[in-house]
Amino acid sequence: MANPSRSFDPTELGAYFALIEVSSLLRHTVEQQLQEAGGLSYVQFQLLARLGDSPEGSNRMTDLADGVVYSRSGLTYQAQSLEQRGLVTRAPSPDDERGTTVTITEQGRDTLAKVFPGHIAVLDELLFEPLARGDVEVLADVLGRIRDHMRSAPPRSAAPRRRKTR
Amino acid sequence: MANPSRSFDPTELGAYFALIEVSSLLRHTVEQQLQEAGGLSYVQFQLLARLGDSPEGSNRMTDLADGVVYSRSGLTYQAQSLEQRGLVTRAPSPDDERGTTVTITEQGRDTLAKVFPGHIAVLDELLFEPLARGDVEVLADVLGRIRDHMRSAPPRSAAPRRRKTR
DNA sequence: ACCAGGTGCTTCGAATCCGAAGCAATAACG
DNA sequence: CGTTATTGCTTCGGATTCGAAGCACCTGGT
Repeated sequence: MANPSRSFDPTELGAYFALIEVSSLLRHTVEQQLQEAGGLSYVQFQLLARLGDSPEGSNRMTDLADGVVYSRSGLTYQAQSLEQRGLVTRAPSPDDERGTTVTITEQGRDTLAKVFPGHIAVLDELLFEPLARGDVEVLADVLGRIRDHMRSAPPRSAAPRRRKTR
Repeated sequence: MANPSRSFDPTELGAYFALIEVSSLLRHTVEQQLQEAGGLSYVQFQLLARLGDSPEGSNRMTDLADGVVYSRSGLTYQAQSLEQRGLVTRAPSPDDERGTTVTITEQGRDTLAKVFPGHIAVLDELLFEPLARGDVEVLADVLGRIRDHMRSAPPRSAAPRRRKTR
């Protein structure tokens, strides 16, 4: 448990604020690019990208939701939207009847390919432009460690997981 | 202009993905904490925090919106909500009749004080726990540079700013 | 002083988002 | 096997979000 009376020094505050600001600004710009390049929201792009990267081109709903940090109901909404546009297909999982397997289509891959160059360009200009090679490495290392820590840490509410008291 | 045929190496991808993931996960957890500690959304907290930090305890709508990277209409919505709860007041700016000046109230400061310790605790556990002192410094430096770069870069669409053609 | 254009904010409508509740399939346990 | 959680997903309702359009004020050029 963290020290309750702890406070932050300017460096810590700076790191925190910069993190939030950078991700917000980046997300905002990326969203615009994706929208005009292929009519995709950021989440939709993330979903397609994940599917495109996976060896099978498919994933379960839950894994997708966890992967992009999204609510399940939100994912259902987006998956329906993508399905209607023909970018993915959905089918019950073979091994588990309740699971839904989402698979990227050829058209989905095309869309991905269409928006990708612009996506990279935005990242390059906005994120990497002011960084030296070493900065990128450090960033990947430190942020990677934070991510691993967050992913492994119990979601807080899961810690006590109080047994049904009644 | 960035090289259009450029691609990313694993380190760059890692830095990018980790950035997005970390900010998403962090935001999610913080949101929960703020919600149960004081019924605040993350944006609302950011707004109060900004007002609380400003010397006057007040700000123009536009500056607030830009500060937290939010749409103007969205800010109007949130400002109304905060006003109804008595956490801020709104009044036309003295020097410019069209401007609206938002000011934090005593009650707003109280709410801020109420949620702050928990907020810090979350950051401490989730963000800073796995980092050495040097990591924090590097993070603040690198992310800070990125932020400055993003803030100074023209919003892309503002570049041509095509004159009303008709 | 006028007026054309710019700026600051709000309103409006439609899209998106989440949590709670519901439903169906699976697992766990005797 | 039967009964009781648990898990995976969707549906539902309500809150939040944004961009476009609208309104009022302000500014620069004449």
